[in-house]
Amino acid sequence: MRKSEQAPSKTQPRARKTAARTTSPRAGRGRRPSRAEATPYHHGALRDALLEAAERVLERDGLPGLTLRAVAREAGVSHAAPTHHFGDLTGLVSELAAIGFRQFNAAMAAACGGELSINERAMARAKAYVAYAQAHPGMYGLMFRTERLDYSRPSLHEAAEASFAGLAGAIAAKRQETISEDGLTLDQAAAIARAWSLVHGFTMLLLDGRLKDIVDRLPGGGNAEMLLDAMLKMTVARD
Amino acid sequence: MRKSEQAPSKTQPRARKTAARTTSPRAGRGRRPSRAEATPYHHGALRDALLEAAERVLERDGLPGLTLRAVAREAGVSHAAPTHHFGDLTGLVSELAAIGFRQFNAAMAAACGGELSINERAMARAKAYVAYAQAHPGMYGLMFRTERLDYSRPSLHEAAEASFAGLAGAIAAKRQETISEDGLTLDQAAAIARAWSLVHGFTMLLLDGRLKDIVDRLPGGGNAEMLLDAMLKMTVARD
DNA sequence: TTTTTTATCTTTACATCGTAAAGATTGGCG
DNA sequence: CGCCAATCTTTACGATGTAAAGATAAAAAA
Repeated sequence: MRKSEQAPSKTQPRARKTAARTTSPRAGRGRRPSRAEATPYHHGALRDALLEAAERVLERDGLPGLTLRAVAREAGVSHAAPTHHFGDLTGLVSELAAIGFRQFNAAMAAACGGELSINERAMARAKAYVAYAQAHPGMYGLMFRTERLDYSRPSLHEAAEASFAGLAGAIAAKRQETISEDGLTLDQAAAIARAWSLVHGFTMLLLDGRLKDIVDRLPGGGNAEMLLDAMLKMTVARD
Repeated sequence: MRKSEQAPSKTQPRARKTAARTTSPRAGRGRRPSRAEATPYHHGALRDALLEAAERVLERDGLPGLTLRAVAREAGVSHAAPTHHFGDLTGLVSELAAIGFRQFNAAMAAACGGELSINERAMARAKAYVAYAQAHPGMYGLMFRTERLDYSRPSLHEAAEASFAGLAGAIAAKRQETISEDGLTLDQAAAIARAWSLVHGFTMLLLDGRLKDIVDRLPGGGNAEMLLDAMLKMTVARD
């Protein structure tokens, strides 16, 4: 093992590896280390552990820090272990993005759950959208700014589809219409595209820090929430 | 030189390197190859050539293909040549993004140049925004979805600032207001954020193919331009 | 229970990338 | 002419993704 491949500063050094194995792989065979602290060769639930590790790495180190090897280090396994469960980086990233979409959908569903008027519901949904992205910028970036997503994976496809369906349904409810299966009105389509573009664009610009100039010049030292609220009121309250 | 470092399939193989230099760097010293086809050791305008090569690579291979070494290959120089001119990848990418912002600003300025009404001007500007991104998806992605941009570089800072100023000015003109130096109305800020979010969000979703479902379900097989037009008319024409 | 198979994880290896450092070349200035 | 500084190349190193082969343990089969 190269020195450079060791974990940078793990608090819990791995007590694996049948005691100082040299180039001969059979040294010390059969000596099972006392079962208590030993990390078993077979993890048991490595797939989920890798996904959780990946989310930690992502939110800690950002998108460029989310590498296969970093995730493996975080999970305490060899750098090639993720390959078996996800194939390649695209696979891992896509599965993590699917989890993100499910969290995201749940957050929005929870936000517009109470007894709210139609307009309040739309506002709440939009605010939940931005709030999720602010709370999980890494995840949102993974979901919406990564070229390395494979939407042919069923889990990701379904989760992203559900997200879109939720949006379209919310718009339809607000317009007090029903969405036909086989087509959209130009007006419906434009309304959906407008709502999504507005909220997604605001979120992206906000996460990229590009609204900072605007927020800083707000009267009375406003914040992004104020800006979002004003922007939404401009739009939501009247169609 | 490692074999793996050679250009994959250049149509114009480099006739450099004083004829079959071996490990001894002084072989054939002084023999200057006939001045016609020889690539001079000193390029003369390598900085600009690298930027042009980078734009070609970006639009051909996308953001993940835009590497220092790929740019150097495209320009026909050694892989470390860009370092001297740009420091690192961030430097190259930031300078290229600055060029992108200038192109982008020029495209929008040209689009709203004729004698147009105020609303027509806003529409034209928005459409030029999206059209630039569609014509140069790589460049737009570089400008708006790269973490690796250094806005402390004067060229990039100025170009991006000009872009924002153009947007804010257009909004102010449309609202028939003037923008004060030291602050914005909440309403002004919201109008600027709204316009930018709407167009930027639409562009991002469009480039990511996320509007495909909507466009495909448009009546009469519409396209993205129709959708954009309808969306803008919903918004621009009445405030 | 014992043996075999299979899934899981590790090790090794390699091409690529960014970047640093040292060497080579050339234009310019004294 | 000789030196210097700018420019470009070569070499080198650590990191990454991924393939391939080996090791281990769980599961299945006998």
